[in-house]
Amino acid sequence: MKNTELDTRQKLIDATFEAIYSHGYQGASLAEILAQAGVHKGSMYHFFANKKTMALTAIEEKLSARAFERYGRILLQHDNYLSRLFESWRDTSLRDFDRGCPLANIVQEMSNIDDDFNRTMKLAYAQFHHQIEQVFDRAIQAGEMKTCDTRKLAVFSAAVIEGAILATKASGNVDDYLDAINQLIEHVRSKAVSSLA
Amino acid sequence: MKNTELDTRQKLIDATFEAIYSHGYQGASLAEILAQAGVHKGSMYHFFANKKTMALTAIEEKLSARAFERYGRILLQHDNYLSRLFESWRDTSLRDFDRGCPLANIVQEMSNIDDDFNRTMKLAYAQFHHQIEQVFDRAIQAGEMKTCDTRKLAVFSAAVIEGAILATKASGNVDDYLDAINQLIEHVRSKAVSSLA
DNA sequence: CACTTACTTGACTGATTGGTCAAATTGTTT
DNA sequence: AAACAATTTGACCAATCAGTCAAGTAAGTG
Repeated sequence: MKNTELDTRQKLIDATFEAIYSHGYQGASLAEILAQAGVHKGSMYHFFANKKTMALTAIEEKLSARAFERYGRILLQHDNYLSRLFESWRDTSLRDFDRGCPLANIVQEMSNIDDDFNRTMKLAYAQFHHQIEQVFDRAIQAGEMKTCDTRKLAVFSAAVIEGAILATKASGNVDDYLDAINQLIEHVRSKAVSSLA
Repeated sequence: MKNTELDTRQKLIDATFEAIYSHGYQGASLAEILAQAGVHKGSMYHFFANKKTMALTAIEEKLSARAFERYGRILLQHDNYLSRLFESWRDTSLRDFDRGCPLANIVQEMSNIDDDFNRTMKLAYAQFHHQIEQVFDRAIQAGEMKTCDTRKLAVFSAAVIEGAILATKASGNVDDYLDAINQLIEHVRSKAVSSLA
């Protein structure tokens, strides 16, 4: 029955991502994931070859969905790219500062440990700042900012965001995040000066 | 014999930090640490109560030593604070981009998992950007930059640095680090305008 | 030399790890 | 209803995990 198949697989994907987000890949035990998903071990090994491929699948699917929620939506609009971007950055309700950024967490933990993780996270991170770059490009097209090296600005923006989340994860003070983000926005605005306010 | 004591303890501290830096705390096995240090298990439990306290001790000692190497030395000088700071940031020879920043790694992995790690890393991260803040304060005293909110600027700087290291850890491209650092330096320089060049 | 403290050795434990597998069950097709 | 494939079940495995411990050796002190 197709329905059951998708249910079980999806439960595993969800539980796997949650477990990795909470405890890291190495700290995420199969037993915990299976209990959380309500799925038996043998059943899991029917859908996935091993823990690693299940984890990589979960990471790819979940991260691309999250990236779309945050940046893909902006690219579907037709105006106010910069202000929408800033608003998204400033929105702390979308963030879980205790657990941090899942993308950063997994890069930190796994990129230097396993080649397959390295490839996956390299791609995910590139997509992350590439989406920011695209928003900048559209903002330039729309006359919201003047021409500049949008790739470098996107790499910088991505770095500040990840670093700002880390700062708050370390300190427990959300103001550290907001302070850094506001300075980033100020920096990007200084690049935008010429046309619109 | 005191000499042996310090040797064994120091070997354990060194091996523990290296293992954690390479594989994370959860991925660092006691067996590997002991083999690397050339110390037997019972001997280790003579010096430390358990894996966790040994890890926390190693992290505290090693991180504060590293912080001094990078920023404490600048505070011992009496001029060119800003340029020394920028030089330190730009110096990629002191960095291991494969493994990333040990401070960031451990914060990411452990801050939301264990309260003792949380406390330790909170302190370590606070000391990190506090040292940058001190350099800014001294730069202001020395007339190298005009008065500003040095705490916010330090939090921002720390965020960019951690984010920049992460960017290169993800991409494998050192230019991502340098691009972000150069934009940070540019940002700090824009705050410094008024007196010296 | 005797006594005590500091340290080392290596075997051991119980729990947990990811992974395997044959048998049972369910759903689909003819 | 018979046959076939998809899925689930739960018992099982070897390896590894952090941690324990009693016995041994070495060193410092009176």
